[in-house]
Amino acid sequence: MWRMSLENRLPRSFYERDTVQVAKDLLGNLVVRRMASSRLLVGRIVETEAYHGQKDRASHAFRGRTPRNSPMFGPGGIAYVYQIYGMWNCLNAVTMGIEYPAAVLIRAISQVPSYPLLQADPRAGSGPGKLCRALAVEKGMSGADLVNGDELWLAEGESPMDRSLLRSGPRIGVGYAEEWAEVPWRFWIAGEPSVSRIPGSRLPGTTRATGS
DNA sequence: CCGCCGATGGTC
DNA sequence: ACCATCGGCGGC
Repeated sequence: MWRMSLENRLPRSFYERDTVQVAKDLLGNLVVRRMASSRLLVGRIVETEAYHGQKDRASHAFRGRTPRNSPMFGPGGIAYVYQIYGMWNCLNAVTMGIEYPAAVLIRAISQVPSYPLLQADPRAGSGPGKLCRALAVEKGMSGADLVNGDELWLAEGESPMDRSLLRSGPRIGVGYAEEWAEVPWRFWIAGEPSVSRIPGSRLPGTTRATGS
């Protein structure tokens, strides 16, 4: 008999695969944050984006390795956390193997009963900046190991998600990336309220992504 | 409801 | 100078 355990961690082999596949497969799984007080904050992943390889113009790794993006060149299964616009952190899970720069941005989480987020607001977690605030994900966690760490990890969600609810579309906020701005590397679960709303379109050019 | 704009600071 | 963002505010 299977029961949900927040210690049922995603293994290294989960991350060391094609980033687009990992981005799809992360949907429905859990982000777990253990505070110094031992309090657990948990969110269910409902939206992701893939950033894959040195040729991806939208990726922070496009211009090569820098101090900030160096975790993207590390092994799969570590965190890459960066600050943007002076006030928000964004959480990524690094994918692929060492020296191959790639990661999945976690863009939205939904709340999990009995593990409340730091904000009571039902829209906490609706966006990459807000979910880091709601889970107290700090820049200092960049590079931390999600497979063996004790502050932040990803765990298997309860029951496999319904693949017919998987959707895909272009990534958000990467208009500078020329042809890479259009690849449908954003993935989400249809009907989840905390998924990003796209500026400028009512029912955008989204497609049903092909299942795993 | 939609779109614009300013906040705010690290990174290159 | 440029952002893998967000919320408030003003126009329709």
